[in-house]
Amino acid sequence: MAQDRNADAYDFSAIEARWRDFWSERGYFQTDTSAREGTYYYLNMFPYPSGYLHVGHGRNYIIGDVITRVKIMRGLQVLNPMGWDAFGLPAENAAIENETHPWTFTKKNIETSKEQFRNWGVQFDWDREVTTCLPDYYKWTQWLFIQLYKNGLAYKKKATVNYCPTCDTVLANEQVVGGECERCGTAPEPRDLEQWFFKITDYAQRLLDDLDKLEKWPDNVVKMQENWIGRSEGAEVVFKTQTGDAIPVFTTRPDTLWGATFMVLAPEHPLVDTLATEQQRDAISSYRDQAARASEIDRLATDREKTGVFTGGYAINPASGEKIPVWIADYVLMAYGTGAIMAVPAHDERDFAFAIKFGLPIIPVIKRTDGVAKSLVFPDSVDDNFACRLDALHIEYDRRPVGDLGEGLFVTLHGDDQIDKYVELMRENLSPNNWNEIVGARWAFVFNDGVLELDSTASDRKILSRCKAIYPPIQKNRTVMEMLNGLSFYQDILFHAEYGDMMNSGDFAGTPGCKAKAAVTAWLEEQGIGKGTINFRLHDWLISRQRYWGAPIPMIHCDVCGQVPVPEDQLPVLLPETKFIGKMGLADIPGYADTTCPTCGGPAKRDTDTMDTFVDSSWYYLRFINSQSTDKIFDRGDVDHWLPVDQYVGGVEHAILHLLYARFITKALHDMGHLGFQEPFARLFTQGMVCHVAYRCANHGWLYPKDVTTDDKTCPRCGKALEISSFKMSKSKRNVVDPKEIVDFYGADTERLYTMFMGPPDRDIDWTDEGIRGAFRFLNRVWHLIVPNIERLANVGAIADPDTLDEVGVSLWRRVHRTIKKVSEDIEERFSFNTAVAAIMELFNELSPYIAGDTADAALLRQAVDSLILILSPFTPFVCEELWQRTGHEDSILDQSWPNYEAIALEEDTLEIPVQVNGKLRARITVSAAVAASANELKTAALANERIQEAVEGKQLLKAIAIPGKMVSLVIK
RNA sequence: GCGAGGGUGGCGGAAUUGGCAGACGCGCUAGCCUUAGGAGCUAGUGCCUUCGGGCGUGCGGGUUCGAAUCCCGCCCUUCGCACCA
Repeated sequence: MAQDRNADAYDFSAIEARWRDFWSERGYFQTDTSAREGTYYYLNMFPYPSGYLHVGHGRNYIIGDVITRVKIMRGLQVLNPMGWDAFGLPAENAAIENETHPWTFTKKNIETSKEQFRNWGVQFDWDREVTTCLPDYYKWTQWLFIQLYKNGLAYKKKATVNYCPTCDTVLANEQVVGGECERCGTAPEPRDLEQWFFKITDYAQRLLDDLDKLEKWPDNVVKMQENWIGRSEGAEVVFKTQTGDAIPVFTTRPDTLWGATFMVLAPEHPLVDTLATEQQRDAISSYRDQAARASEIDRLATDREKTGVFTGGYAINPASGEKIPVWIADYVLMAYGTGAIMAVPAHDERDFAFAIKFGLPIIPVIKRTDGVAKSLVFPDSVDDNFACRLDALHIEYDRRPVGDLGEGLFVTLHGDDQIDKYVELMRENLSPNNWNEIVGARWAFVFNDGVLELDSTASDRKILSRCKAIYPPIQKNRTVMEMLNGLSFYQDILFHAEYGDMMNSGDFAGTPGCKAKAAVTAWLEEQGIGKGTINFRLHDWLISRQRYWGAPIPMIHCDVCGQVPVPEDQLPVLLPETKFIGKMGLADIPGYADTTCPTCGGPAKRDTDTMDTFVDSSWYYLRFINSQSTDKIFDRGDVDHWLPVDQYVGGVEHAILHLLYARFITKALHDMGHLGFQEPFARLFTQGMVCHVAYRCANHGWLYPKDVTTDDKTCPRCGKALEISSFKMSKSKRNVVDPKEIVDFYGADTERLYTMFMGPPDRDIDWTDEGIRGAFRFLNRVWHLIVPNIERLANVGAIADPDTLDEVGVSLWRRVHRTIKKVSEDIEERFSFNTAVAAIMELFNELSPYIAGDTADAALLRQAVDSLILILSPFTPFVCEELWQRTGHEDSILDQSWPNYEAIALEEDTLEIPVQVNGKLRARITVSAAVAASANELKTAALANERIQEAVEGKQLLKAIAIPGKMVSLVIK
């Protein structure tokens, strides 16, 4: 270090070593949770101890440390705890690889991460540390399970679940992301297994409703949860098969019931076997096999062509009484609704596509709301004067060729009146042996002997056969709609999903769109064939896992007594010790399952599943309040005071899983009487990811940036040009920045400052090596500004008197107060750390020449320097403590109050007011505050300005607008 | 396809309520200092310019004295959901 040669150098490593343990030794971050006044609970999402944290992780914790330090200076009793989400597969897999115990691996990682926090200067109340894989924690995870079980919120059932063959365990719905296991990317396969579930669906409505209360959550997270819960309002309608079985369906459009011309069941629907006719059996079973094999990915591809098979069976449409065919198709999901749908092809895009493909009838039952209809007049179907007659009626049409048949008229009609006139005209003009159709707002087929409406499957058949007789090339078409769909002119008008007036629906015809849904629902209930229902996309939470490294499910299975929870005084059910030589679950460990029944004392078996790690993290924020408590999970009085968490911060990747589960568990505990609140996190902030440049060679894969040495970025091994892109830091892409390198090279303060200054914290951002040098230089400048001037600061009061200051002094004095205000608001209210740092830099930029000048006021100097150190200290605590001490203070900065600003200093006595002429900036005038406050005086001042007079001279002043304190705008001609 | 963000200099970004676009930083240019530093200091830096000024916040319209900001229509981009009946 330069220390020996230059005593004034910014020797960050010596400074950081001096203060590294100071704060924890003095206990500034230890919290008394029995406190009831002025408390503040700040929480970062606790990490999985993966081995080391990179600078991207640092963003999360540095934000927390900055806020915590400000709140401590505000005099609040602050709780900022940390723990480890320590169960889970990576530790187990690492243990297998090294033939060690997962805890050995986890423990080492925890120690490493703690050291990283220490080096960053990021402080926590370590006395409250929780580690989810330790018995004193998972005892309470098991206790929570038993409470849920006793309240009917945990149950076991056989279900088709997503099983990941790579991870050798089942996955929750939420853990299947885009049809892949969120951890390893393997496509899960469906398996029928007995599994434990938490009944989160009981809380679906409340989880949705209470989102409204979360005003201080980011909108996108609220939206994501809303979509995930997926509430839809509709009706359940019971269809009967010909054999008498009931098939309930869920629909959001009961008003379209009359248009249900077929049904579709999910391939795995239990009634398929009953419905299937002998000749369809082979086709059905091969389709079912194919559907079961198809990966989720294939099945979810939206633009995939519809597939399906007729069961051979029929059901009765309870509204129209028509016999309708029942099909199976994989676009109907067993997991949603009832696993069966009524298909209304005229008003649902998917059903329409399916009906067209398989030739099923399509009957419109809801009127278009725009009144638009189309009609294609075929060549020679009318005489040459027809177009003139259309003109006379002001009907819109285009003349275009129809295939190679000659020119046709492509007519577009608007409104019933015009349609009526057109139909009349067509009846009078249609040449013999022709027909003409009107589609859209009307479904009419004009023949030489009359008009047929497409209003039922019977009329569909009748119209089609007449058309075929007239025009044989359409022989292959199975329905009228299929025929019309062959003409591209009609394709955009054949189906619509709007709410419109009902038609072709018996007595309900004419019911207006706005009342249709309610009217039909009421009728269904009257008839006893259906009822209004609400359906949720959210499923119950599958929590069973078949691996070792998780909290054992504390249940016992007794042949005599059935399922029995482990008595609470026997918790925890400990994980058995074992050797890790391959993938295993508790079921594979000899002797683990053998136990006695707590009820009858007979031989019994323990449940061998462990819990999803999201159970561990669904309640940890409660445990921090009384983490040492051995006789209860937490103290209700303390928890009710400290929660909801005042500020929760973490990655947006947890927007659904963790945050939804935590909300559910909080509500469940509330309902059981353990908590006095229903939402765990009052205010949420999701920070963006830190990305870094990643280099990829087509031949040699990902390269470390340090190995890319050539200016033109070529592969060091083959010289090929590299692909350069930016990704979230990850080991596999070799673009991780190790905080140790930064701390060793520039110091932790520099890393902290740069991390906060990079950009808005909620956005993804690139880490750049140039950017960090700027932060380092700033700290150097601060150091070199203050240290040589320490003597000038000694023995001076720190309150400047503005009356004794010169012009530059007053300006600096104002700047100090303005900066304090901005930095406070930016940190505490706006979460805008980058602009807070920028404001501090601006203060520095004004302070710097003031110190250099020889007219500086000593008290102002002292006040400015003190303020600068104090407001900078949350960002760069090490160097600020050092400077604070060197400038003659004895206490720690954390003993100081966060500085207040004086309102009087924010009132400028002169203002610079911009003057616009015709919207263009033409001058800036300097006026007193009094003038600026008066619109009239401001106008006068503006017009008196030389440059403005030049601009206005000889012109007519039409308008003069003065906004006091802001600007003047003149309009001239 | 649906939903939510975002698009501003060479780069990251600022503009908090419709009121001076580009704060702050990086990079770059020129110079100074010398205990030759991972430093420090000074000046400049949106584009064009005939040096008057003109243009400029993805594109095209609109409202307004005044628009990065509000409205309408597009384009691009990131993220989430996605055959959800």
